[in-house]
Amino acid sequence: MHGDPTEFAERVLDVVERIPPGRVMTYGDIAEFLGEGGPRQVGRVMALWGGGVPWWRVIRADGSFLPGHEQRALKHYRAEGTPLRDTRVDMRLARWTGEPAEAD
DNA sequence: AGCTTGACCGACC
DNA sequence: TGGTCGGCCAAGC
Repeated sequence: MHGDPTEFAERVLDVVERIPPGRVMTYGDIAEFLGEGGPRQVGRVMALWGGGVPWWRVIRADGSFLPGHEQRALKHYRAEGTPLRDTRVDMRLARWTGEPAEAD
């Protein structure tokens, strides 16, 4: 097959749209969830077509905000009640692997 | 075909 | 907390 990058991109964007408010996924988590590509491929998709999805819910594994969009991201986190830890997202609490809502 | 770049990741110090 | 390093995989030149 051709391997249209847009098909992979659509899958990535679909997953991102399913991330519940107040939760986040890492680039690597998304790649692992899809079972294809890698963190860098997911990153490429977000860089090119991430403007139409909740991009602030996709962050690096260390919980740091997207460089260059820190203010905008922080605004969303505060509005969604995303667990924060100083200048980062508290991955221990906010990380979402794609499983159905856990009974917290 | 070789080298560089990128919204990455984990290990290590 | 932060910097470096090697590994990672696709795209561009």
